[in-house]
Amino acid sequence: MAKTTTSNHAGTARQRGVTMNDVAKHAGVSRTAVSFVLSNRENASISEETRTRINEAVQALGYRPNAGARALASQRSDWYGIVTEIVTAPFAVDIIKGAQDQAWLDRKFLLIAPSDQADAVGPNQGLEDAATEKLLEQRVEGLLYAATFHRGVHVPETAKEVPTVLINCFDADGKLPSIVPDERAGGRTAVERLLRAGHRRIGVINLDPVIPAAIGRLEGAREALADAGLELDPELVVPGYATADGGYEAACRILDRYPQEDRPTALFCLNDRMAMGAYDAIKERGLTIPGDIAVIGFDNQELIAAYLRPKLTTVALPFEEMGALGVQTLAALTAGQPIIADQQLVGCPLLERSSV
Amino acid sequence: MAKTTTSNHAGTARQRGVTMNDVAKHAGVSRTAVSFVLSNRENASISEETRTRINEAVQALGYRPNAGARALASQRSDWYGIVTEIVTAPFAVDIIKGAQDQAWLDRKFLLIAPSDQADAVGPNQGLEDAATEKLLEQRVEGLLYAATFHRGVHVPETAKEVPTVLINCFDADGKLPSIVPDERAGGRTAVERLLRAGHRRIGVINLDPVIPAAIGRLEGAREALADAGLELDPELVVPGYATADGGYEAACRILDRYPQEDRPTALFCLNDRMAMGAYDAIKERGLTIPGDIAVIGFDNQELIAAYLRPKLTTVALPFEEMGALGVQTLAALTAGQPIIADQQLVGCPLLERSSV
DNA sequence: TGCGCAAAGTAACGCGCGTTACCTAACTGG
DNA sequence: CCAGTTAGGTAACGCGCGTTACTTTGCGCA
Repeated sequence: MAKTTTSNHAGTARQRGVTMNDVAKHAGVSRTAVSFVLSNRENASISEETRTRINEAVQALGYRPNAGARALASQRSDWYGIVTEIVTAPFAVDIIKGAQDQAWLDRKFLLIAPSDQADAVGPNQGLEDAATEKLLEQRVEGLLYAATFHRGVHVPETAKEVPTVLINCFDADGKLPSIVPDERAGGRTAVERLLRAGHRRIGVINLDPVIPAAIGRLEGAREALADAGLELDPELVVPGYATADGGYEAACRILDRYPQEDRPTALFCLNDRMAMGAYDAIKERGLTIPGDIAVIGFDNQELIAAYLRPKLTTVALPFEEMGALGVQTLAALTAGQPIIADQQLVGCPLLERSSV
Repeated sequence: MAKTTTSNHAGTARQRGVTMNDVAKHAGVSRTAVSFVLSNRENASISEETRTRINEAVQALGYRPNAGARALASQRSDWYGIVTEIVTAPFAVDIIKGAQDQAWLDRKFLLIAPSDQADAVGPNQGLEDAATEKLLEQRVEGLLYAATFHRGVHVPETAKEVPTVLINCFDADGKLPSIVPDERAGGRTAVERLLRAGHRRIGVINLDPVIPAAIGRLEGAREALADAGLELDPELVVPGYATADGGYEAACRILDRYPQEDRPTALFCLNDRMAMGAYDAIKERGLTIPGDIAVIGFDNQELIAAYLRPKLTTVALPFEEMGALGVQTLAALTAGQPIIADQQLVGCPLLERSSV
């Protein structure tokens, strides 16, 4: 009897790599045959019998394909790369989750590379470039760039050698496709919710007014008010640092400025952290939420929104959807399909909880 | 003149893959020579002149090594795999950050694969197994398993084909090395901090008493009290759901149970979310933090601890360090070094803010 | 002059696999 | 009985690179 196992090392089997050749010998066929059945080739003529014999050999030997070798031969790595500062500033991890889930569905692997807190402009992109370079060395079929907050970015030149999609950010100079939240519609949603609850005098706690999030959300708020025949009173829009303390101070200012009858009955906080501070300001004054003052946030940061008391009604940033859509767009691009749109907007759904 | 660029496609250069051969021809040397200078081989005899000529060719052609081919030839992938549910439940992303940073330093690449919310026991490990399998197909040199909260887990059998380290969890059956937080020392730290501030009557808001976190932290608290000649009054230990609401209710119970003079002057909340609820209970009763009641948390969930008002003093879970240490341990294992310890404890540092 | 030896470099094999030719035997139809 | 077809396979090349063994050239020195 011929030895059926062909482990090249004398000792323990499977010490190092069972190859397709081993499987072939074990099954008494050629390596080509094995390759055919493993890749489920359509017009390959392999009898049902040998097919099962091969499969049994695979089982028996515990064969596991070598993805690297396969990629080399087939010229398809089945990898996408995503470079992101999210690892270092985990505000928007859900982008990665969405992207990874979608990639898994498409039988792609997502290679995650860290980009250091990229100040979008400065020449401090060294690490980001290195990450991109590393990803390209792995022969990724496409690249994703994801930011923790909606803004313009510059992507390294080298990235353009391969299809590229931006998530939660947009290309400040070139013409790369991007996926961003529909801030304007989100702002409208928030204010419409307050209007629906009967509020007419609405205070707004604003972010840094130059960032896309602030611009869009405020614009949406204005539209919603206009639809109701109202105007946004500039006096009621107070800026604050994007923190709980910032929200607290801004809320104090707005609450203390008016006599009770003129006081806004609702606060639209442009992010949840500020809403957290606003809660304190409100409670401190003996007012109740939402009885005396309704509060609506933005971002849906679970850790905050779901744990504030009362739980915060807020408009969610669709991170997961953006991640998934990014991968889908990338798939379309790598397949040679034309770009769907230069910039795809993703809706920001309202999350009803108990603060309105 | 011979054409110097050897792009195999007529049109645009660098369309698909500049190979080492192209570089070699461009520089007028053999591919072997190129390989030698690129890998900085020690005892290779390449004249300084040809060396620079080769480097120039690399630049000129924009050559980028093919990591896959290199891995195939050298039998070293330079990859570690990490399978984790953190992507889906991003509580402990910092583990990934720590691991990735360390991997980057070691010139390794971290392949992140999602594991679905693994109920540690149940047979619902389908996806986790699939993830492991995928990683092994990529020929990772080692595996990491990371959990969102400290607990026992079962890792798939196949994982044992390659060095494996557990992070923030431990092997429930086998003997895999693991990295976990030193909960006991952390609990001690927290209570010692309260004692140092003069508190003698300390309430504890407990987690589910069977999980490692609760057991360890409580044990540490007991030790700290014992050192001060005190005992942990079982009446002062109230359990709660691990949420803000749970913390609120538990705090209410503990605060309302005693007349003012018997009331605890400090609360040790076993996690920050519960501390968040406790804040509300305290403020609601017109008490101040830390004036009337000091609060100390555990976990250091940035979004909560850093944004509560007053900011929460808490004991940090050393996620980043655990991630880094995991990679270091893995490096040691793959290098054939013996395991340092079956289970490595990582200290939980105190983060002083303003609630004590 | 001739020998030895270091310097400088190259040919060629193999890593594990996809893929394209090609080959053989059995079966069909006329 | 023979050409043509099809089922069932196989040999062999190439993917891009690491690596070993081997070759060639120059040069010091007896």
